[in-house]
Amino acid sequence: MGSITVKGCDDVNVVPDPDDVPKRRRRRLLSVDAILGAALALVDENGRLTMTELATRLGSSASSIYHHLPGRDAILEALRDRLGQDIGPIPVDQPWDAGLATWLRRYRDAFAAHPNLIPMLTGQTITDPAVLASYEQVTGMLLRGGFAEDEVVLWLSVVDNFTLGSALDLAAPDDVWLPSAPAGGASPTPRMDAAVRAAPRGRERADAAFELGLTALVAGMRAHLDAAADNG
Amino acid sequence: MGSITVKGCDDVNVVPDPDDVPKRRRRRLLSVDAILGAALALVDENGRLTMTELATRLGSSASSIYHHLPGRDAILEALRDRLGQDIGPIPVDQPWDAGLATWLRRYRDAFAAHPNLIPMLTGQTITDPAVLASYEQVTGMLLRGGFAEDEVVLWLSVVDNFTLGSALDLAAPDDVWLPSAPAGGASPTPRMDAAVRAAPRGRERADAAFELGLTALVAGMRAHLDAAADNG
DNA sequence: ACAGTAACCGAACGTCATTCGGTTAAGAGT
DNA sequence: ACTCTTAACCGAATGACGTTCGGTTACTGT
Repeated sequence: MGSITVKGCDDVNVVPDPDDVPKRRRRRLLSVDAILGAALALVDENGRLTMTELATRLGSSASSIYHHLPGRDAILEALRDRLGQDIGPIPVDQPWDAGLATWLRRYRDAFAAHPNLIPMLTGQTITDPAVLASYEQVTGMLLRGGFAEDEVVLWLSVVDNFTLGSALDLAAPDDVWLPSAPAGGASPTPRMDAAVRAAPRGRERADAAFELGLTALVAGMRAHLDAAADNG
Repeated sequence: MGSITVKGCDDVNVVPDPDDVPKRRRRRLLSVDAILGAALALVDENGRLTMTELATRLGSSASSIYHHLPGRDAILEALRDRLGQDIGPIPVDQPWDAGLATWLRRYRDAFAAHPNLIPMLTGQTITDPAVLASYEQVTGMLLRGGFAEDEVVLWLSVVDNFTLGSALDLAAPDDVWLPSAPAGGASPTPRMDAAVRAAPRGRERADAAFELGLTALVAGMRAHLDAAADNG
């Protein structure tokens, strides 16, 4: 480690050291934890995060926040890492397919708890040690399952992309998947309209799709493994 | 159709009607097409889009743009739809699995041509008629392939999410998947470090992961189909 | 008691999208 | 050919935003 640096701020993820808190000088209203909590609440409620609103909710001035965190980006980074911590450790005593499925479900559940946050984090990668540790665990799990070492990262990318895409699905409006009202004339998409009407909607649709895709993906990985075993 | 309205602007996607263009009054520098072209070029180069820079590139004033498009969001919407049009029609004379794979590859290729644009479009849905038409085609393809009507939308969501996630992977920095320099002591993620070193990097990694995931997903869908056929 | 300084604030700054009032000139009607 | 309408354009202003700066408060260690 040590190769990944959080720009401009190295102590965003403070361990809650009990000796540390009372040491500080004049802790009246603000703290990193209070700021992050308020920021997350604000994102959950409004779907956006402005420093002014954040300060108002905290009962302080916007400029005061900068004495605890170096800026808005740092807040989002910290929230991203905090989200990653919610995933928790993965179960090590399962076969790779069951373990992977459990991990991905927890992964998505963590995102699903804060849908509005997801679009704000795209393009950023998780650097939190706890999250990296779970990546390490999954890597070991896949290796034990028989996946080739030079393919493990690719499979990690695959499930990562699928899960992130599925998480984004939670935040997106349902537009395309909502049944379109036939406006007098015949709809140009009759088969899709019928299919949409037959399927669940909203959160239910997103959840069902994730489960279906997860099962299919794992099944496909198993098939890939079997094919490699036959050839090698 | 008709249920989907582009907020505040109904004529972003003008059909290039030859009678329409010379009708207009005083077309000196700006046109919707010129604006969108410049905007896309700006996003490709800088990874961001500001009205001021856009105006500078067009040799006009920022306020002039508002006489052709109602705002920045409309520009992004139009770019999103334009991206969708690049996917093109899907091949109808193939079995569902091959056709689906072709469609998804084109889908991702369209995104891959403009990686910087992708994070700007998350959370928005494509409303372009040409894109909706291709959804209709894929729906028919899956139905012909034997998928249940009430599951087709779920599978569409699955492949959509996977492809969007894979596209986002193109824009994201490689941080996590880059080999971390062992900083003196032992790395906390030795197996992952080794796996990362054995795998391709950057664009190559993203491409390989997409292909691997696409194959696995289609294989999983095939397995799902077979299982349903055995049970029913 | 006093010095040092963490925590805080109000006021400013620069950047951004957007709006408004006014100007120019192409083209329609006569 | 003349005028009248109005699309196309512009500069300036507005408001929201993130961030910076200089100064003030009050806790803490001595």
